[in-house]
Amino acid sequence: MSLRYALLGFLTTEPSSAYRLAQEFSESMGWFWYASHSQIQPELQRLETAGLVTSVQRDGDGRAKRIYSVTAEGIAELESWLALDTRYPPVRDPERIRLVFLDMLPLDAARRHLERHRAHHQELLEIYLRQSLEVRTGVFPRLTKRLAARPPETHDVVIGLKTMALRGNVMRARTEIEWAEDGLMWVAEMERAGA
Amino acid sequence: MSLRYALLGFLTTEPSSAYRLAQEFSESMGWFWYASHSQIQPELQRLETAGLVTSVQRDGDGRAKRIYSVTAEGIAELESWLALDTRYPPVRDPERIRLVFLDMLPLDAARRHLERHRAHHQELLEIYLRQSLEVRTGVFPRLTKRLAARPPETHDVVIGLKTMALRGNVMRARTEIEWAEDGLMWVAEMERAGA
DNA sequence: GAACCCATGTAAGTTGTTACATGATTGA
DNA sequence: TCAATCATGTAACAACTTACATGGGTTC
Repeated sequence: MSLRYALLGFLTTEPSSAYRLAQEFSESMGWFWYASHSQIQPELQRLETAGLVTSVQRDGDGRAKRIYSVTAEGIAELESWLALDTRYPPVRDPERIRLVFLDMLPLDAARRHLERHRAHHQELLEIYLRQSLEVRTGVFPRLTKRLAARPPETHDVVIGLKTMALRGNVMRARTEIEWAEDGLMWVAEMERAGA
Repeated sequence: MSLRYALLGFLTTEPSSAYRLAQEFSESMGWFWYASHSQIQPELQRLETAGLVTSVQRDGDGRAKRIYSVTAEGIAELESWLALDTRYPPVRDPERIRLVFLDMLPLDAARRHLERHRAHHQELLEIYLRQSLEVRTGVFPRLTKRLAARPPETHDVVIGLKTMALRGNVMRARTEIEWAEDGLMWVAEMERAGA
C-alpha cells in the first residue's frame, strides 16, 4: 500500500494530473516505486473519495485535464505513514530462483542469464548516475520543485535524503553487477575445468 | 509467475506435500522466492490439472498426506522456462520511497528508519551466512538431497549455482547495511550542524 | 485436556498487469 | 493525413495476503 502514499507525497511537491503522475512514475519516481497509469487512475479516485486529495477540471485549452491536490487530511495521513515502521515484503527474486535450478541446463544458459543480469543492472546504474549528477548540479526538475515547496531551513535535508535514496540505488546496481561478474568468472572456470 | 516454476524445480529434487513445500518456502527456498501456504495449495492443484505434476494420497499413518511429484511434461515445462530471459519486475522499494518524502518529518524519524533498515538486513545477513556455512560444510539438507537426485558429473555445478545464489543474497544484505550506515553518519552530521 | 505441530483446504479482499476504448492536439 | 503525444478512463485477469475452517497426532 505504498502507492497511495507515494501519490500523496508527490502531490505535496506540486498538484498534478493523473497522466503527469503516470509519467513521473515511469521516470524518476519509478526508480523507487513504479506504478502504471491504470493503477494510478483509480487510486486517485479512491483518495478523492477518502478526502485526502481534491481535484479540479481544467479544460480551458481544449484538452480536458483534472488536476489533483493534496488536502490537509492528506498531508496528515502521509505524515503518520512516514512515521510508521516499514514492513519489508518477502524476498522474491526472479533471477536467483532461476539460478538455483539452472543445474538442469547446460552451463551456457547460466552464462547467458548472468550476462543479461549484468546488462540489466548496468542500464539501471547509468540512469541512476545520470540522476545523481543532476541532483548534484541542481538541475533535477523534481528536486528543484520540491525545494521551492518546502521551507528553506529544510533544504539540506531535502537534498540529503534524495541523494541518499539515489545512492542506495547506485550501490545496489553496482552490487548486482559485481555479483554477475563473479558468477561469469566461475562459469568460465567451470568450462575450462570441464574441457 | 515464478511460483509455478519454483514448485516444479523443488519437486525435481524430491516429491513433497503442500505442507512441506510451504515450510520450505518459509525457510531456505523463501530466501529466493517466498510463497505462503494458501498460494501454494491452489497452484499445485492447477499444476496437477495441467498435467505437470501428479499426486498420490498417503494416509497409512492416520494423517492424510498428498504427495506431489513432477511429471515428464513438468520437467520439460521447467526446462523451457529456465531457458527464457528473466523479466525483471519494476522497482518497488518501500524503504526508499519513504525516505524520499521523509523531509516532512524531523530528522530523528529518518534515523529510526535507517536503524531499522540496518537491523532488518543484519538479520537477513546472519541467516544467509549460516546457510552459506551449511552449504560449504555439506550439511545443507536441500542441497544434499538435490545432489542425490542429479547425476554426479553435475555436482560441481549444483553446488556452484547454489553458492552463487546465496552469495548474491549476502552481497545484497551487506550493501543495504553499508547504505544504512552511510545514511546514519549523514544524519549525525546534519544534527551536529543543526545544533 | 490444553497447547502445539501436522496437514489440507477455502474465501474474501487487495494489489498489480495487460489490454481495451475514446478523443483532442501537435508536428512531420 | 498520419503518427505521436496528451489525456482520461474501464475491464478482465493474475498474483498475493489475511483470515477462516477442519481435524488428527504428540507432548506436557
